[in-house]
Amino acid sequence: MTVRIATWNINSVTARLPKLLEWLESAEPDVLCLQELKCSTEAFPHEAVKELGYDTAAHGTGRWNGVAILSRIGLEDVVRGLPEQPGYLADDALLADVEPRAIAATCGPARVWSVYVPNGREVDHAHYRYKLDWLESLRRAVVEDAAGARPFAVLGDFNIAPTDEDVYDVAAFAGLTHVTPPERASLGNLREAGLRDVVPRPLKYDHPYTYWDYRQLAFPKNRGMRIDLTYGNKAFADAVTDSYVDREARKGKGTSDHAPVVVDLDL
DNA sequence: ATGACTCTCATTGAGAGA
Repeated sequence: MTVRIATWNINSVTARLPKLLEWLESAEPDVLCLQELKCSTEAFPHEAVKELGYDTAAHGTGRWNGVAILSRIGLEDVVRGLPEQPGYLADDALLADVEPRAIAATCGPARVWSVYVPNGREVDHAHYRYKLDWLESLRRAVVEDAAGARPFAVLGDFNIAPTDEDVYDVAAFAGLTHVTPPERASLGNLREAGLRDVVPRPLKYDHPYTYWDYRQLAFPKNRGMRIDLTYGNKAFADAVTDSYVDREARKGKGTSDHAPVVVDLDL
């Protein structure tokens, strides 16, 4: 069967609901992984997407983070959070917060994770150590499925540009997160576990960027980054027939600062 | 040297994003 799986950091599903519904109707993905819902599980617009034929598994707590999987080809064995997922201990907090950044489900022939990897903020910030620890817990969570025969993929906002080619100007990122060797080594560990980077094609220009800052006309100047990734196992990657970044969804007012990434497969 | 833009929860600002 042909299956279309997509991932999109939507930067508030509440603010973006009209754009989301419009995009579901035009792109017609079978499965959509969402990140940065910025709403609680209860507040997710389940009914609105159900009218378009999608079941939803959401995992959110409110203002920050939040992930979901929408599917019109089945939604089984939902898991919220990574096993052994580390929490983030903020300066003014007494307890570490295990944030809603990962959700898994089986959708028809494939099992997928929708992930929103911590930003890291700055290299000397506690959030950066948290990011690396979080990525190690992700590796442990997926190592079995990565080596398995069932089509499997981790999709989402990894907040890492895999190579220097994946940022508009590597000099502009000197000393910053998203491009450091330890972050890239975490992606290397996922590849070593058997996952492959399914690189999409750009619909315009030379690089398949997926994120452009809202400021300073970054999108029209194409000052972007490829940080929304699809890491699939052999069965998944071998079944890919096409993949592209839908930059059309980044155009105009009221859009997310990320574009959806679409993956077509013959499973 | 700094801010830029957008979102949420708040209350005319803070915090986070990357």
